[in-house]
Amino acid sequence: MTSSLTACELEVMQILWEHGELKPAQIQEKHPRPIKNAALRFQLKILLQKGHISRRKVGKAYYYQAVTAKKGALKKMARHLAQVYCQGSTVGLIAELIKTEKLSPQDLRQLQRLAESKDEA
Amino acid sequence: MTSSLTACELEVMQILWEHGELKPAQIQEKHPRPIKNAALRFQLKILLQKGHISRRKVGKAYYYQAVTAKKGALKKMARHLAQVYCQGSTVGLIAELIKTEKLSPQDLRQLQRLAESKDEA
DNA sequence: GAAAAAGTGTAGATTTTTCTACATATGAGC
DNA sequence: GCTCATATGTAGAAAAATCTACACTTTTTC
Repeated sequence: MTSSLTACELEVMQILWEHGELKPAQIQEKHPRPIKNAALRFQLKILLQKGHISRRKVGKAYYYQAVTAKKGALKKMARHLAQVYCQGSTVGLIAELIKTEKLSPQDLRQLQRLAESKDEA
Repeated sequence: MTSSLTACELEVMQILWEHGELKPAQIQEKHPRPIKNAALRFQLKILLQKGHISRRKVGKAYYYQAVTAKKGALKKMARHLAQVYCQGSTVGLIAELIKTEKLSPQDLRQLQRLAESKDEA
């Protein structure tokens, strides 16, 4: 199913994406807000159930790591955004962002080159 | 506060963004899933409280319309996405989308021109 | 091998979100 | 001014998400 991530779950996923394989106490330390060990472990349990992470036993502790890739999650979110705000058009979404976000000339040139090189491929 | 939108609230906002000013029964009809009148009205109540919509009385009914602009909401969501997936870099987010999304040559050229014209401005 | 340290499991409690049911109000038409 | 269809208001239930507290297990260390 790998259903979508809630805000709290995302906090945990971000840590795992950045740091790889960790045990609960380590995730707890890096957590953006103070969270009790058991509360964090509840999030891990849910993420396991949803299939977003996996764990393996090392010594007496379980180590957790992301299964759902960061890029995949981004892609999914972007699709959702396009659905809601641009009638499902991805290119519409990208265009809208280019139009409305503050971008430096360097940024714009970078994007130009990127589109160019991908067009040629 | 204008705090962020839940999935259910977003369903309602989408309808109001598309159709302008409507009364509950009309929103109910256009709702993507079957929803009871009172349940829908509860969503409207929350959206009012959060300041995302306003209402005015016409005859005996209230008509609701979006206060929070669609583009503003998109911007906010995009910022959030950039925060989570690209260390807060908007241009990083756009680049990632161009790289990973399937885009036709026409799409790519359109984006190129867009970046170009914005660069010149 | 007993005690301390570090870890796990899990049963409720709380909070937030969402829905249901029903009582009450209002405007149109006769 | 009644009546009926259409609205609204609201109390409380249900469901989902999150947290707390505490008991139990496994290493490690002395």
